[in-house]
Amino acid sequence: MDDLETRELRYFVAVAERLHFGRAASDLGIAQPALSRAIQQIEQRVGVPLLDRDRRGVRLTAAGEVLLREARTALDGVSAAVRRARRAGAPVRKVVLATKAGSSHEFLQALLDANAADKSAAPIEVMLCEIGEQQGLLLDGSADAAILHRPFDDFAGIEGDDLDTEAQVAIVPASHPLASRLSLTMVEVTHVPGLPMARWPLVGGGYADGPGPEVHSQSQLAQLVALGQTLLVIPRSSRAWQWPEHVAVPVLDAPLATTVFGWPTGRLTPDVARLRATALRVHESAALTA
Amino acid sequence: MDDLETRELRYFVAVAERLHFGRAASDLGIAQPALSRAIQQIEQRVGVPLLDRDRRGVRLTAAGEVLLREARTALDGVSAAVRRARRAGAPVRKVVLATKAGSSHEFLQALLDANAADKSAAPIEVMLCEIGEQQGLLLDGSADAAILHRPFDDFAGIEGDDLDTEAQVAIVPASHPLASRLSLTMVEVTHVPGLPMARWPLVGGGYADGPGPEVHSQSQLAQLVALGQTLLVIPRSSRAWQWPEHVAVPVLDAPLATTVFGWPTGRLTPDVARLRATALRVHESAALTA
DNA sequence: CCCTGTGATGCCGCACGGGCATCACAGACG
DNA sequence: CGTCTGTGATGCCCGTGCGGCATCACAGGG
Repeated sequence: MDDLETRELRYFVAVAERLHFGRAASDLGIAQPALSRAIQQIEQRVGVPLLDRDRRGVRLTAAGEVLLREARTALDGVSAAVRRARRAGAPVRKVVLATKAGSSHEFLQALLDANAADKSAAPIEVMLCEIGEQQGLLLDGSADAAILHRPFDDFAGIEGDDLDTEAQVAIVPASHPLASRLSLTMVEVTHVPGLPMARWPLVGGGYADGPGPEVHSQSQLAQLVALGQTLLVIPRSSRAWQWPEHVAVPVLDAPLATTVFGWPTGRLTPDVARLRATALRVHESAALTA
Repeated sequence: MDDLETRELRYFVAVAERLHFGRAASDLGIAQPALSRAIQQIEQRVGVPLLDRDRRGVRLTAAGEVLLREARTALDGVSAAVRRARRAGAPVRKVVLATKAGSSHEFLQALLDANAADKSAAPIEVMLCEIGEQQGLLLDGSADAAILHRPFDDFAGIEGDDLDTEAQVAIVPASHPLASRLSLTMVEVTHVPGLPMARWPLVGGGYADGPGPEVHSQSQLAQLVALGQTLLVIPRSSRAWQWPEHVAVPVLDAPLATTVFGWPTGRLTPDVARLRATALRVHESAALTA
């Protein structure tokens, strides 16, 4: 079927995001008339109108909404294809492992050690990520594998093995009354007057509704807790980054958190498969020790 | 990052599949020199060699192998984007539901009736598929939703709800001694002298190794069973298409088969969501009746 | 040694992507 | 009510780059 060129997809996305031909054109580095014509050609090729231009404004049609979303992911797919090929052809063999800074620290340490001991395995390059970044990095070909956490991360387009399952703790400011408790429940934690739970970016970039502060980095989060502004519930093993001003209190009825070794669906390359085996082995031996 | 154009991806895939510039060029409808140069430009843009041309043959490099696989899926993504946009802009509102011909017949009937009764729901267009086709149709934007079956279908890139779970039966030729049995076990079924289980296409288009005949359509399969050439194990509800020459025998220890209402990951459009709700409702009421 | 089959190069034309100038039209404003 | 401003569409032209044709370079095979 007559596809669109990636150039055309980029043009459409630019216009659809800005709803303004002139600004889109200048951002794209071309002149506005060229862009106007390009969009007309796209609409003709697709066969349905994508934009409503009544004077003083451009709006997306239903088809345009769909194409905007689809085009973004299609473009990501193309970028991912090129990036993966580039990486596959790179002279140095390595596996890029995306991990959340501070999470599953002991496991990561053991995994790195075990991988280093395996002389025939590819060296690991650890990529420290902020909250919610990992999925994108896997999908766009920047990373080969990741240490993820259920139910926190988005696993769409990712497959993997469940490793450890662990209880969760609430991280509360040391100055708060809750800090002296030996254990908590979800109900207690989610309805603390003056101490709303922080919200992090959803899939798609927005934030859920709610009273808590919007954060996107772990350091932000750590500081907000230390300042007595928020509290959060995280897996026990993620405590590595806690400050002196933080106190961790077990939350008895919180859903169990699972550490997952994941890779992009259908992209279990030999090197990643080897690392996966190492991860499973490390997890096994850790379970035996415990 | 400087992506490749879809035209370039198509060119590369053509060459990589045929490992022959001349034939690829003529299949693409362009002349060979143009293709040679296009590939050179692609290699330069990607930055790594993709093809080994020693005289008397073209071979893929490791990076080329990766790009071939990735480019195929990226191109599918672009086609899917356009197809979905086109469908979203179509004047008639409808949901394309991909089902395996003959499977889950009663449920499908009930679902269609329930949807027809829901005046504000989009009409359903049923798309009858052969074995293993549904995943592709969902992913490439040709279908909006599907009735799938675990553990038969490939669910990569698809999310959905489990509906019914049911036992499986062996379909054996009426003339075969096994046909007189009241029940069977997997061990008995998988090692029948002269009656190997049929094999259907795997995810990549090939077939698993084994003695059984290779089939890709249900009618083939039905006929082969009737001819006494093969036997198969399928969910009980898929019996609708059985012939007089078939006999269904319960397989006691076969894994349970699950009927799934699925849609492409992240593409739960309002109309599909509505149909999903209907499917869940139909399943509920069927469970109550049973 | 020539012929055949292969991909690479040289050269050239033309279509199309893109730039500039301008138009057409709707609000905002004095 | 006229003018100005901001918007996308059109007219027109140009240059680049895609692709065609002819040819080369090279390896096997008879």
